[in-house]
Amino acid sequence: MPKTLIVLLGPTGVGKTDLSIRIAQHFDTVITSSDSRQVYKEMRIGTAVPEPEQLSQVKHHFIHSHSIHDYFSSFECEKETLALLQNLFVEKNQVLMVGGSMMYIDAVCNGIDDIPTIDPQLRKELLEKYEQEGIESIRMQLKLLDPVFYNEVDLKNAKRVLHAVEVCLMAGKPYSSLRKNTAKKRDFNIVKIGLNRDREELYNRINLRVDQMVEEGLVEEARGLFEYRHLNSMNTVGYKELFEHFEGKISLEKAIELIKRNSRRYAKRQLSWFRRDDGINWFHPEQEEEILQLLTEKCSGN
RNA sequence: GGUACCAUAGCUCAGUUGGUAGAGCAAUGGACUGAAAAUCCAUGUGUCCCUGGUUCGAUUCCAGGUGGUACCA
Repeated sequence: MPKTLIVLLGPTGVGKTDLSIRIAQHFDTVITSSDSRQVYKEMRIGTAVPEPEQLSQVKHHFIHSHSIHDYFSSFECEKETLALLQNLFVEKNQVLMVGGSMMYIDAVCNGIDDIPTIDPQLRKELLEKYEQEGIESIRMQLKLLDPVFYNEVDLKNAKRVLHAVEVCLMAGKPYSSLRKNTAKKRDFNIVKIGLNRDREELYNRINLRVDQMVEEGLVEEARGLFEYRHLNSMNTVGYKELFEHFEGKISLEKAIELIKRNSRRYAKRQLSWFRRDDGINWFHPEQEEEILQLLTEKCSGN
């Protein structure tokens, strides 16, 4: 029996969680998450983690497994998920990965290039230089360190330019020389199921879900995390807008409106990324039978 | 029922002294390789309410109609 990683993906709010429980139960297996925010245990309401009941029905990995104070990136996701899968595949023939974080999914399925982890101090210093001297100064530095990447990178995207410089300084060689751009081989099969709905329907669900989050106490949860607002992990839709409100910059109503809008835009970006991947089998979340049928076929090795 | 005002993009509105129109917000498309729920780029989508009149030409002026708002009954 071949080992298969079933990947359930789709935009935020489309209905992945509910279906994931039933798929996992159908294959008598566990779930590993590829969600860049549900890993953090300090956030619950705004990240829409599965309900306690759902968590008790199926074993979940990488849900509330880390702290917002930890460094966690797509590399950690790849490394830790692969280690986990190695153990799980001893017993299980199928494992279900659920989540919408595009780069995390990609890291697990295809791997990412080996580059050094950036020293926080270096990152801080570069950021200060950027703030004091502007983007042009960072661009010139990149041009010297890595002219190849300088010609490829989106020079208007400061984050990308900064990161490239960081990597060059950290590695002692050009970032472009570390970029292999090849997918790593995995010793298990991968079947991707993409969930999608009519755009209007998706947006209505997103808007409604935000209202429900507020009713459940999102504002209070965010207030409790306000002091950590400068952490990268807190640069998260549903929290950053409320932080603005706590700082007196916008009204609560405006913050909620922005949470809805930013969630919609996030969903759009996810779809834009997923569209490029022609290995995804797309379904409406209600096509449960069809999904299970396809998975059964694929998992039996045909 | 009468009078006044209004009717332009998904929404709120601007504008054209008559030459078929533009802002904000919303939206749409795209990029993406260790911060990714991050970050960045691009894009105006329109029976200018309807019918007729004047005019070379009407979204603009005139008349009627329809719908809305306010006030008066």
